[in-house]
Amino acid sequence: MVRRTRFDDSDCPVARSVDAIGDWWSLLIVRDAFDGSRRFGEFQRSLGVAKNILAARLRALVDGGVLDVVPASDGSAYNEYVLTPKGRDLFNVIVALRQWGEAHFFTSGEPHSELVERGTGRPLRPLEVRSADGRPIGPDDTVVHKIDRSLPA
Amino acid sequence: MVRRTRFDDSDCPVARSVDAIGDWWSLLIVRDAFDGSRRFGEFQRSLGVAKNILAARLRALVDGGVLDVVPASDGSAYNEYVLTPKGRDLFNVIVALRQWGEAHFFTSGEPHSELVERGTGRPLRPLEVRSADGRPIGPDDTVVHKIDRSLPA
DNA sequence: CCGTATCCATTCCGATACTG
DNA sequence: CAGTATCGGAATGGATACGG
Repeated sequence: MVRRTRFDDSDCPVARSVDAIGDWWSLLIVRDAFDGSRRFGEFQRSLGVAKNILAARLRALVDGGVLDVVPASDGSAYNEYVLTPKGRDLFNVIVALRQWGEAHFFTSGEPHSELVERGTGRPLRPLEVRSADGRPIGPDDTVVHKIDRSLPA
Repeated sequence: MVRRTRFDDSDCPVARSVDAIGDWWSLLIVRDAFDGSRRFGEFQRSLGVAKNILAARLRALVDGGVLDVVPASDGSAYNEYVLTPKGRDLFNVIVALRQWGEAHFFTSGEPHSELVERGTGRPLRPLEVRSADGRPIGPDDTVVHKIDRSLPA
């Protein structure tokens, strides 16, 4: 499982996140986990991925602390894969991707799976980036502060 | 540029987004674009990626409507790559990944590049998923409404 | 400085067969 | 149903050389 280029020592959190998730399959596995999938077969049917690939990705996600393996709740001899707190923290990422997809990859009125509030059935509000004091801000209102690696002193 | 498995016809917006972005390199290119990079060489130095790979990714992002190619602003014969409105809409995705990375991949006090508000220099507020009427909600408060593809009628 | 073309090693994916 | 083992093909990514 060696990957061509590692970002896990980058000083950019985006790069480390990207590195940790590993590949797109993994993110769709996480999506399914949020959606309630727990069993090997559930993921496999949902994704249509080869079993060896799925097994490898699940292992990687477990190693990465995104999923936990627990004994099956139905008494069978198998495992279930559940999100860790760290994995659950990917909620914002999934929602952001979902909203971007909804906005740009579906023609108006084209049906698609939708994430709604459980109680009311109503769709979610679009995510908003906000300043420390709560004002909505956009890309142009922000700057990346790079750290200085020249002399760690 | 054929990819093994396509998700661009999935009814899940997350899958389509994932498919559209293509790979992790692309997302880091977008990150750099938000950070002000516009020139081929800037991206290359920042990412340390091979030039052929970078060229292919840039082309894919342009084809996908995430970046636009414009003549260089300095009068040179080359191109600059700027985010389209669709590309700028990835801001939430980048911020979500950034915050996830900050929370889980840096030891307390470990320096890292940081996204701050331009005016105040203060860090951003963590993203919050909210219901239609504005209450903060979490993964357990949501359900995915799958669409029924059985009989398109 | 930009970008393309080529070459090659790696590996990733998909299918299949197999075990409990 | 859950997961492992293996195999072959495909294609990516990295290095480098080249041309505008």
